[in-house]
Amino acid sequence: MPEALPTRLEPQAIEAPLYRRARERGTFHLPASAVLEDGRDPYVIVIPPPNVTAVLHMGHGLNNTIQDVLIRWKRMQGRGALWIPGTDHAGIATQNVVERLLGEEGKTRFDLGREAFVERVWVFVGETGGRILEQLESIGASCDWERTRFTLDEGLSRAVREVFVSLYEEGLVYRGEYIINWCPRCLTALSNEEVEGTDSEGMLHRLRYPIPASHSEAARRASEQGAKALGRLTDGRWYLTVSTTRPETMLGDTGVAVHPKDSRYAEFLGARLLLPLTEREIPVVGDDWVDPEFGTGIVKVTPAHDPNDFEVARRTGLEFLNVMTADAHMNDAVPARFRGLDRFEARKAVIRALDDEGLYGGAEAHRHSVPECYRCHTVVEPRLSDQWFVKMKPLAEPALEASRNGTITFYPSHKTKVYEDWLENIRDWCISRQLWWGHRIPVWYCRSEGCGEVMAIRVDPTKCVKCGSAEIEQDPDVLDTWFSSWLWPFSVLGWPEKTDDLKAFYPGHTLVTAPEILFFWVARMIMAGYHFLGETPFRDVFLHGTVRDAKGRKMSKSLGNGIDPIHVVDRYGADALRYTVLSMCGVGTDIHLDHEDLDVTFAPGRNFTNKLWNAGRFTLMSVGESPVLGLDRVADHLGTADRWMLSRLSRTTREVTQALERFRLHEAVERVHHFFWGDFADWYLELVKARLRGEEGEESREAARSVLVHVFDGILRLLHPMIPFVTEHLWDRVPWPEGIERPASLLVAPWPEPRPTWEDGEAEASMEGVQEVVTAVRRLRKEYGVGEGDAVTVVLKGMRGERRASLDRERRTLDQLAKVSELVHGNPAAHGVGATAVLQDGTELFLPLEGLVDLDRERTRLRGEIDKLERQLRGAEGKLQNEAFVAKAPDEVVAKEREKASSFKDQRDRLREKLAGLERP
RNA sequence: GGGCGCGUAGCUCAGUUGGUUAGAGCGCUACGUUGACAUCGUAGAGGUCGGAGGUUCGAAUCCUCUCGCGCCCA
Repeated sequence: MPEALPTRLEPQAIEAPLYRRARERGTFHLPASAVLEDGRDPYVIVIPPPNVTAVLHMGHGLNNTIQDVLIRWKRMQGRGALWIPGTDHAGIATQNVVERLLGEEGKTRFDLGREAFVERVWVFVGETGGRILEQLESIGASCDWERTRFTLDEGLSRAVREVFVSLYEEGLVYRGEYIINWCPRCLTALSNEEVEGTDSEGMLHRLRYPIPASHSEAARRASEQGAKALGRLTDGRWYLTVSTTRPETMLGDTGVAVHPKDSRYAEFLGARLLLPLTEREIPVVGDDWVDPEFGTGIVKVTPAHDPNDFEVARRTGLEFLNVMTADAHMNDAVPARFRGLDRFEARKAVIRALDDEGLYGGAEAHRHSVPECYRCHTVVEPRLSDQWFVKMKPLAEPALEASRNGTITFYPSHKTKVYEDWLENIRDWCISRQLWWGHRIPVWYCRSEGCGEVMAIRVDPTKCVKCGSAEIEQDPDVLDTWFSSWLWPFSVLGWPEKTDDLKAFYPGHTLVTAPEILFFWVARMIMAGYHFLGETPFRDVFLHGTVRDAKGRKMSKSLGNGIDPIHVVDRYGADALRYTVLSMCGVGTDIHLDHEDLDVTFAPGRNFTNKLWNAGRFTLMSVGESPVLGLDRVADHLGTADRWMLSRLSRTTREVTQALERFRLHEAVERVHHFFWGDFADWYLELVKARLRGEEGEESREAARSVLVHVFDGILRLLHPMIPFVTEHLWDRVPWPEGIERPASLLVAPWPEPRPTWEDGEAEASMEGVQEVVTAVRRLRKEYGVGEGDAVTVVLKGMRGERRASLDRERRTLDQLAKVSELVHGNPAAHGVGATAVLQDGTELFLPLEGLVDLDRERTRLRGEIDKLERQLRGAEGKLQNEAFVAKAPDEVVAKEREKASSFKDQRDRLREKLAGLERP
């Protein structure tokens, strides 16, 4: 052994150098030629590009660990595994950050002007952007760093522009004046997806609009018919009641609507009301949208400040009156006393003013959803505004079909419905943002008198294409960041150029992301993939859970309940971090991590990696440096334990591979864990110790060395995708059997295949028999406090046949693992006082323990055992006495139940007998 | 209001198409420092699978209702 391994794993010492080595060797890089010329079968993942201003958090830790597991696994399977990293420019978020920095200098972006501001953002991004990608290296992400992309790169910007212009040419991008979601703080439009509804306790206010004298009689009749919306003011006038959660918008009302077939209000259709607080008259209109059953059946209509009212107004011809400024203050269209008031101030003022005139009908508590900006959580204001949109329906169709016909599979599968529902009810996408940081909309307007040409164009124009005027002006707005992200799976490959990369690596295979961005990103990528390349960008979509704290709260900066992955890596290593999150990564479940006790939180990973380390140390030390024989050369000398180990390895390999194929990562982890720790470390290593010391002959020693090396190699390969560092460090030191070519590194070592010829039911049964006896002996030894070093005799009564023979062959094993110095088949009665256990097959296992056994205690213990067996026996017999069960259940199930019943009965009878013996005076 | 998911050991979760003596990790108890590992070993305690009905020979698993949590969409 060149260097002694320390008894404790020191991840800090091994991880960074191994990562650097892999990068230097170019293991993570894959050129297009590997596919196009060498014929490698590609496997491609594009990273969900983190925000350029972001730092690594546990959500990224989880997301990228999963991707890395898949990539490393496929790489070992021989696929052309490519994982493309990059970042996105995050328009609003990044602009917000830089504006905040400017604010600290007492400046606004308007002080700098557009160009200087954007330059300032670039400087900021140059300093901090991409830091998160460097952080990803510390958790072992095996991305192809030569392909790192940024959504504002030249090539990707060209893709954005191409897409905008071609959709415009197809009529799928259009501009128009509609109600959009407006963030009064960010001062930009938002898409529907960028608005979060937050449930809150609000008030539903009742406002009274006086009815003109001409309709008093109609009001009276309606009131007598039970129309509760109508009432009389103290001065005798009739009024009608409308309800709203936003009273300030009444200043922008241009009408009142009822259902046209609502007989209560039929006579009011066409009437004109004087809108309180203003000098304006507004009409009563009829529209189907109004639900006569809801509330009073009369609604106020504010076309410029509510999406439904907007539609009503379009149908009924009501006017549009905008009463707010961009930052949500009341504008000049409202009476002077409200002008300049913030919307929430205006709300109070309007209520007060109405109340003064007796026109406020009170309010009631009302739970409703208040829309908030997903970036800054300011209440979003619906606003009538000129914006650019994408017509989504035609794009959605192939994306919907891809899910329905199974081209795309979602994990967990129930997300399929969420995806399809969204596409079925798709709404147009508002893509313009009133920001400076992002892809500028490639549209120029001709300002020349009487021309008005609108040019969406691939190359910057210098004059109007229609009239030739140089008085042209580019649209000031930029595009939604997602308008570049949705192209990510092919823009990173050079599209719209027809590149080799595109030919080699599109379409990709798996997308791993959080369910929160299913609509934002995943669905739109699929649409773009179909529309621009005619193919889905990936086949499998794995939506993992959210990382939460111990109380189930989302981790967030503001709550201070986050865990810094870098800190975790520093303390416990990337492997421990990865193992821990993977072991909790059930499909469709969130991950709970306690930020207040990292030692406990990451104990599973830390313990496991250290265990592997030590098992590796032992294996390496025991095997030593002399040449190891290939398995085929020791085939004749394999013992039961060897054959059992190889059998278990084969089965485990199959199970792990199947689990990975189904994205059941926690299951894959659990399987290897169980095999490595429960079978290999707990049993096999103990079993081979004596053999490795040569105590059972040279041939046995060589067989053990071969099996040890082979199985440990298998374990390292199975674990490598999950815990890449410790496995590689150990693998580098594993001696290699002569005549067998050693792979260049564990990273590219072939993924293990199940070996059916190794699967050996006989060896497994035999080992289980040994394990049962060992455990039973250990239990009795503990029970009666036999000293750890003290040998015992074991008397077995009633064991025969193959079981007896195979156990007899393993006498040495019993001695090694349970200090059994003598194994006797015979009658316990001849061995004096002792303790008894019964094996599953009814064999009585007796430990003569003269002087140690307390007979009272033994009797109590036996009674307990008997009770337990009685219960089990009753259960089994109950089934068997049920004729329907015997008649209808499959034969094998019945047979099994019979076996169980007889086993329980045997065991019970033995113990009863024993107890009776002890109770005799 | 519509849709989805979850409720299994003290905690976090497994449990595939209904048939297991219902599992794992952490925590807990007892014992243990004989050269892989105390970030460990050995043994153990701990669950009538949220509740009520139903289907079935058989239900943690399927159906209905119900209670409690969470998420998404309006």
